[in-house]
Amino acid sequence: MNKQPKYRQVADALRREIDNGAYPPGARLPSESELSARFAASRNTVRSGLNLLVTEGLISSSQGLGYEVRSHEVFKLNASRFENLSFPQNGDAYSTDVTNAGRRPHQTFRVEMLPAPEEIAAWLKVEAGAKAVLRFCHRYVDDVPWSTQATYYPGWLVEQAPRLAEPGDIAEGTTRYLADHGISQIGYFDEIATRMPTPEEARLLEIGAGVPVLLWTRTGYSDEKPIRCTITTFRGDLNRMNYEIGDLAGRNEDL
Amino acid sequence: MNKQPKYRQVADALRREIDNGAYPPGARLPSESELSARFAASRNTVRSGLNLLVTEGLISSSQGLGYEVRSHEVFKLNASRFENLSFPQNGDAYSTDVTNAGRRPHQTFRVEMLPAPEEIAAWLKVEAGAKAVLRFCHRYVDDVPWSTQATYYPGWLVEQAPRLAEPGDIAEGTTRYLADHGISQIGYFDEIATRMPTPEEARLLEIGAGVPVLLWTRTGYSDEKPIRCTITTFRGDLNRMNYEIGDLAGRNEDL
DNA sequence: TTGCTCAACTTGTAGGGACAAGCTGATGGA
DNA sequence: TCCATCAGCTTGTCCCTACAAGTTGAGCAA
Repeated sequence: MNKQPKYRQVADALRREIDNGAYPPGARLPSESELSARFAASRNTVRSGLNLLVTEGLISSSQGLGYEVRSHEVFKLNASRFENLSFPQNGDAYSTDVTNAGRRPHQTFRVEMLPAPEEIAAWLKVEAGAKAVLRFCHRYVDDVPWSTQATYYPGWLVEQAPRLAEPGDIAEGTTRYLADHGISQIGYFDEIATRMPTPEEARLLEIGAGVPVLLWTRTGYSDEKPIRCTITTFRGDLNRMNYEIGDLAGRNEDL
Repeated sequence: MNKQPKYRQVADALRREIDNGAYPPGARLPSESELSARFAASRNTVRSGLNLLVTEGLISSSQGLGYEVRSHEVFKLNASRFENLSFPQNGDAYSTDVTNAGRRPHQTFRVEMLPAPEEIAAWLKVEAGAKAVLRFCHRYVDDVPWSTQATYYPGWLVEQAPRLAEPGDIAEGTTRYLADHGISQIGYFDEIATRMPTPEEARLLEIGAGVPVLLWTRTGYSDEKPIRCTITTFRGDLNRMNYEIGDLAGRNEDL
């Protein structure tokens, strides 16, 4: 007998077969009862093994349908160029980027005024609980949930740029709107983290077990101080972030 | 009766109690049999609920000990400054960074010559399977596994910088060594991705279920072409990446 | 053809039991 | 005092059963 527990043997065998292409992305695995017969194990044991692969993000299951091998088509976001500092574009950067990639963007939108949560306050360098404006949106690519984005603006900024606190989109793009009101961003500070989604996030992004989220926190600075903090929550399986540092001058056009 | 299945109710109740501090990081949860009594559910049902929290990365379990609330003390790595392009430092950037953070670095090391895997070849812009040098290391912080790092150098570079292919550390740091041999890096292209660890990665980094890895692929360019590609695999729960874009001039010293 | 129902599949949920294996503290004996 | 042993706790593995719930396609009726 092997030393590995039986449910791990099941998972390892299936993982190997997925890796070497016996079950390509999109393919359906044999049913639990078939696997149960093949491995001479109870249905529960097979389920434990399959569950391992689900939490590894390799397969997903749905009631009535069976287990399916996950496929990934990743979207690469060039964070260095995402918002051009020198020439703020018209429209928002996300729609532009997605359209340029030949895919269809769609977003829903919400504006709130609320006290700044502790973490946000730290980024914006204001008191925790100070007044802040939250502009929140859900973003889809080809109708697949892609990311949620929450941008916080410090309360003092609203006096200079009142439309921030008004509901509804800012057609020319907030970066451009701010620039037109004398508030230009001269730099960003980005932080990237990953973790498993909360149930709320899993619901919004329609991800099951085994898919982590990628958290992108971008704090924009004007000449003097932070003027906004954007937290974007991506599906980790569909998104990658790119940064260029130093003088690359288009050496990566093909990527 | 609630519409939520019982094992989810168990998970939700415990998650709430963890979130509001009833079980602080490091605390032990009641045993399965206690929870089983409290929720009037079988041990199997309680285990399903606990397993959800494990895959969310909220708690971890060990045989004989029970379930423990995970704690996170994150290490932030400033990728924009990690390797200074203008003034290559002595020694490797990792040891310097960790020591500066008041923590103790430790690493093991390995050098290999091998055909470049497909993905690496694409980054290095060489033929897939072309000769490449792999310098691989495991890194620890305060004896906790922190990351694994694989750096690939294209074969043609070894003629100019033969020590790359020799086993053993390069004391002055490879960036400095390359610079001293007329190969200076003028820029980087970074890609950041996340996913669940393979069983191999989970073993090396000593992470259990519910902790994603953060993959950092950095391709370094000399004047002409890519000269190295470094893939770093971090524990996602302990690491964050920072980037500075534009003119921030030390506005984030405190972070 | 079209549309409905239903049987036969799938996984999901919930319970039961049994024993293995890891950890800890109490209880000894040396 | 020190150390080995062991009882009694913990979770890990594996089996069984039963029924609920989602999906699909065959087949019948209009």
